[in-house]
Amino acid sequence: MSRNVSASTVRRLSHYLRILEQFERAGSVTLSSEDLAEAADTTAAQVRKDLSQFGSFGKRGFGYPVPGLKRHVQQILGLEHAWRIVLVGAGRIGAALFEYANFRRRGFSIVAVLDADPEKIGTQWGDVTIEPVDTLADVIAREQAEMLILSVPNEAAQPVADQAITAGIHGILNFAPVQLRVPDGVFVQDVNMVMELEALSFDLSRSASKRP
Amino acid sequence: MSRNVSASTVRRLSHYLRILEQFERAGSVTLSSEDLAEAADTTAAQVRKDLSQFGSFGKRGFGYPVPGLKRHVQQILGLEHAWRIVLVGAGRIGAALFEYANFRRRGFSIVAVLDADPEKIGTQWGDVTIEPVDTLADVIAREQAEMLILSVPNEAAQPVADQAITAGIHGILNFAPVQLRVPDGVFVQDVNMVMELEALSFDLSRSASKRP
DNA sequence: AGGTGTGAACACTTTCACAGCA
DNA sequence: TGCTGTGAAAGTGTTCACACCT
Repeated sequence: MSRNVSASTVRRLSHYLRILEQFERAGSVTLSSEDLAEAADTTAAQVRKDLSQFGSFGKRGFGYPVPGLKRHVQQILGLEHAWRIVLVGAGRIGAALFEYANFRRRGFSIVAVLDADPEKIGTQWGDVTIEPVDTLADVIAREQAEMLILSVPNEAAQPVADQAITAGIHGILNFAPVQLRVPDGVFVQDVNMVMELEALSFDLSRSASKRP
Repeated sequence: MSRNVSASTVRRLSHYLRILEQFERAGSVTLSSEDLAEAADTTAAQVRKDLSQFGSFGKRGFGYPVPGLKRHVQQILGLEHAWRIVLVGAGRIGAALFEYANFRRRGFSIVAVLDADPEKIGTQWGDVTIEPVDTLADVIAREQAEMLILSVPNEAAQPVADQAITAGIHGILNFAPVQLRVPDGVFVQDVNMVMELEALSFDLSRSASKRP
């Protein structure tokens, strides 16, 4: 049970969890590292290495119990309780994220929405009302929020992040294509769709030049 | 000028490009690997290693010319021409992506939008009209599209991808949380926001248990 | 002098191969 | 017998340190 877990391992655990749920729905009671590997597009050795960092969940000769392993992975990822999230930026992307059913379904609840545009303040979105961004600290305290989703214009990203961190937020999902500066103990995940398209552009350009 | 370029290098190149544009706007003529590294939150050695894989763009003692390096990075990433993209799935996420100004601004044009819902067919979005998903092959041919953005329900992701690949698509930006199976020469970038939140959940859980 | 380009050292990740347990 | 758990080997990516050029 090691100290440092790599980002790739965490990504794969998340992937394993989705696959375990599929196997569970399909009625499987047990599965092997080989089964998991095939579904996750990796190798059996990789699956076993990943899991063995956190404990010994399988039985030699048998494989892993589906419901038991699922619970363990959830516990490893910290998914035993629902996370309370504040969303800042009620633009097009913010709206799509708010409606995104997979979040709530998987234990991520958006409990408040804030925006800088006075026109939007007071608008009702489902069961939340859009509040002014300058009440961020109060809202975080009131809702006991632990994470922040940032879908604001680039210039606003760092100042809003700073306020949220001061108010006690430790995790940020950042959609602004800027490099946020945060203190130790605060975690940022960037979602940068232009970067993804540029990676595709790179791959396509190279493969096109290799094959006439 | 090497054969295999790592995914991390490509991500960083994309990041460097954004920083070069900032320096250009600020009027800088030249910058050092140190400058780039600081802005990109990496090391000067990393920057030089990344760039040197593709050529020798700097002058010893001077640094790199901002406009020249920018052009080189664009060329490396295959960004000299605008990419033509078909978007399938006109739901909430599809709408947000269609409106996302950074795509067009950076040379990624969404030239057609398709959906399975008969209610949506014929709806005008900006300068495109939503077309039925079963005309995908025709639309790809007509528009000479090279990439696909997939924002469809999970069950539809693989079948739509298959049709697009048959019609000549080689790059897919996939928002469905499923593992797409694609042949060699086809590239997929996954955007999985639940996975990002689960990574934050993992980090927060561990850091919380380490500090009372 | 000053900063690039790069081989060599180091660190980290993945794969291999097999001992050991159900 | 069958499949896990894991050291050891191989492979990749990052950092160091310095020769070299402007």
